[in-house]
Amino acid sequence: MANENKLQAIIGHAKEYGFVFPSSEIYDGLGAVYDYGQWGVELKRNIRDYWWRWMTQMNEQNIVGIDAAIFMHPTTWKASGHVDNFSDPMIDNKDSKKRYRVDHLIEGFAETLPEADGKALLEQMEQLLAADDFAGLKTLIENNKIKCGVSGTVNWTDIRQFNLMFSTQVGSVAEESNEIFLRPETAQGIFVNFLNVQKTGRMKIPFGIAQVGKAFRNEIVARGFIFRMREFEQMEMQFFVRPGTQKQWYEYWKEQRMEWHRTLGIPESKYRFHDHVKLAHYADAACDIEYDFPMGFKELEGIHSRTDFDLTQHQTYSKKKMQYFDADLDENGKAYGNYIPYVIETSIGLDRTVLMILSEAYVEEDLSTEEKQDSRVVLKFIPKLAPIKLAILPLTKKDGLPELAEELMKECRQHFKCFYEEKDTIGRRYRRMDAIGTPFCVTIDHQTKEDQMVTIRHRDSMEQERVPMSEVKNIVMKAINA
RNA sequence: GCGGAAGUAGCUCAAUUGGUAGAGCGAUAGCCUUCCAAGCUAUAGGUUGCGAGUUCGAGACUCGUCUUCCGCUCCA
Repeated sequence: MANENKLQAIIGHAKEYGFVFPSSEIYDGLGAVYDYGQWGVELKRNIRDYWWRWMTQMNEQNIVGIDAAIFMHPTTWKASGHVDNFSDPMIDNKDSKKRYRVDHLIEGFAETLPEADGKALLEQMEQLLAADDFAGLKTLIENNKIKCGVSGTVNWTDIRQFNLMFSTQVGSVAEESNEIFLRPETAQGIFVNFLNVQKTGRMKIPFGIAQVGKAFRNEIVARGFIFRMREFEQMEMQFFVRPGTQKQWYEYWKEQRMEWHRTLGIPESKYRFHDHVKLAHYADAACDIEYDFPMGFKELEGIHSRTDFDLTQHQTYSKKKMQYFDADLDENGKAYGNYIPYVIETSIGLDRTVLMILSEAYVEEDLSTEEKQDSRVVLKFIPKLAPIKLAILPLTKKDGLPELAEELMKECRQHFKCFYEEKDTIGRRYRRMDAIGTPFCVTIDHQTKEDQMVTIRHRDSMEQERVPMSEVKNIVMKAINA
């Protein structure tokens, strides 16, 4: 299937079978916002839970989790750099339709001038930027006849500001309220709690703090289904290390995170690392793990060596010492003493991971034989991630078969998500379960009443086998934990 | 943001030059001791995205608007 069609097919399937709905659809929807339906939410929770257990329980490193609030003190975002770095005034050239950051446009022009003139221009620009004087900036551009590099014209729109962060007010009376932001990343909730966790948890470096939660970004153009949403969920882990060891830990986490991806059963060829050449202001090394989505290789997860930038910033703004006392001895037999830890960040988009799992699982199979045409759509989730683990299907809805099915339901639903269905032909029920990725179906027939044996049907192979009803729970549990 | 295309039942699509909005699948309720979709019966579901205009009459024509998709741009 052509890739662009595959994305369309996945979007259609996700909506049709209760995985992902457009937000507020009855009111024509809300751009770049989606809701998870009854099966989507199970899939998403399974991914989230697996990531959480892998980080905070299964990992050999010492990692604990937190759940910080979405609302944070406004100074957080000054310290992090989000206020200054993500609210740049922009201007569009009406002829070329090209958009520029105003400061980049003027700086670029200033470089073409004699040094003294360029310097004077930049000083004017700085003053106007500091005063948020957009009209003045536009006048400055026009007076200097700064042209668009593409169209060569000076036909500019008004200057507009694009804020990455959504804001809202805290306080019941508007005049007395304070503007606060919805967090654009979860990481800062970890950094501002660094001391709390380190002290109350008696954490020794190296250690990590994990968090899963919503973040919000006012993307100018948000497209690609649940790939780029304005409200999205991140799974982040900040790993605090001794300064000077960040490089080896960076490499360690690159490998560790790829190991996690391997356990999802996705071929390694569908992934690649993309090393950042141009580094963000806070990083001394950074890379992305990219996955081959239906629309091409795109960033799924970022691994960043964030240095001590964040903790130092918070120390500066909060005037609280973000120090750690390291009693371990160095090669000279001296304690490492006080320092601000360096940080390795792993940050993966949960919604993007859902899209990856859906993309990987979605298969249209042609089952035609010479006698008749046949096909099915099946979601080949690994059992661990499947929304429903087991469907229990009495062959007919009488003769005591539903009663036997209910017995099995009673036992199994204590351990995993089950689905009961007695309507329609058995084949139709199998196919419905294929479409939502249920790995196992168990059929109870008349023979079951005699010998307590049931038919278990495997989703991917469509093969069936007779097993004792008492074994069903264990078979499914084993597959989930594999 | 710009350009292009498209919006009809849950889904896929019909509806002669403007003349009573339909089908298949799906869904629901039944029938059939029914192990891999499309057996039988019945039922529900639509102000044709929304709003104006032209017309005796608009799903169709005109304008506006909203949404989605594709490309560009932007951001990360």
